[in-house]
Amino acid sequence: MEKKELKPRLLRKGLWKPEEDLILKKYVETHGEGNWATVSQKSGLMRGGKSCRLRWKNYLRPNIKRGRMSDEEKDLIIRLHKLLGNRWSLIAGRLPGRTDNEVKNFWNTHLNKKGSRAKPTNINRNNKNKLHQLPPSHPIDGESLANTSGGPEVDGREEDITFTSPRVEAAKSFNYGPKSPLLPTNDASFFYDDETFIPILDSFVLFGTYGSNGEGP
DNA sequence: AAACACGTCAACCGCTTGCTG
DNA sequence: CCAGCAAGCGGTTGACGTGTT
Repeated sequence: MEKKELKPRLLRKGLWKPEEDLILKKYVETHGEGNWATVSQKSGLMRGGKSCRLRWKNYLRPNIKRGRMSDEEKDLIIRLHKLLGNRWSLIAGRLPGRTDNEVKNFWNTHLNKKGSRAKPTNINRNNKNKLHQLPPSHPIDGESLANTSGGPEVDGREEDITFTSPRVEAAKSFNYGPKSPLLPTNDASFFYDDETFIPILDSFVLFGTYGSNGEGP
């Protein structure tokens, strides 16, 4: 598949330059998302389609929220990870403005080290100890769970976020948007019983993933 | 001030999934 | 039904920044 992109053309790798960002952004604005494989030809970018897609999705897309995770986001990630495991895209889909890559990185750097690892994966990196050896037992440290009530509302950052991703739209149409029990609400009583939710969420997630509005098979 | 260790995060890679002809 | 392709996903890598000695 994408092996085609590896054909011995002079595809650039590594960090994106601002001018490359600009080109990609303009390209997507005029042509829309999709057809990533042809982006390099059409835009003149010496980047693979995969690279372009990732760059757009993670950084150039509108409504991307950068910066530190709020306590609520952190808490939500912990909880969702407990329920969903390493399904970063699903988790990110419930954090408006956050990308799966960001959530994944955040988990691996900030949360993972605290002693949480729902599914111990092959973390035998022999060089640096980036992934920390963790007791597989309890994925969540009690401290984070304790402050579930949400506290003050994410300093108003949520308000200008618009849901534009197809997945989020699908989720919304499935009544799965900000009113979802998995997302904090305005009343500071955001709380649910994880265990109770697991079976529900499982089918929920499946449904949401495949879509209930014609998105699925 | 320099060298080293560690943490963070952007980007790549390989695999899987879904769509189309 | 099957093959080929595009897109998506999660794991991993490596560059860079920052802290420590």
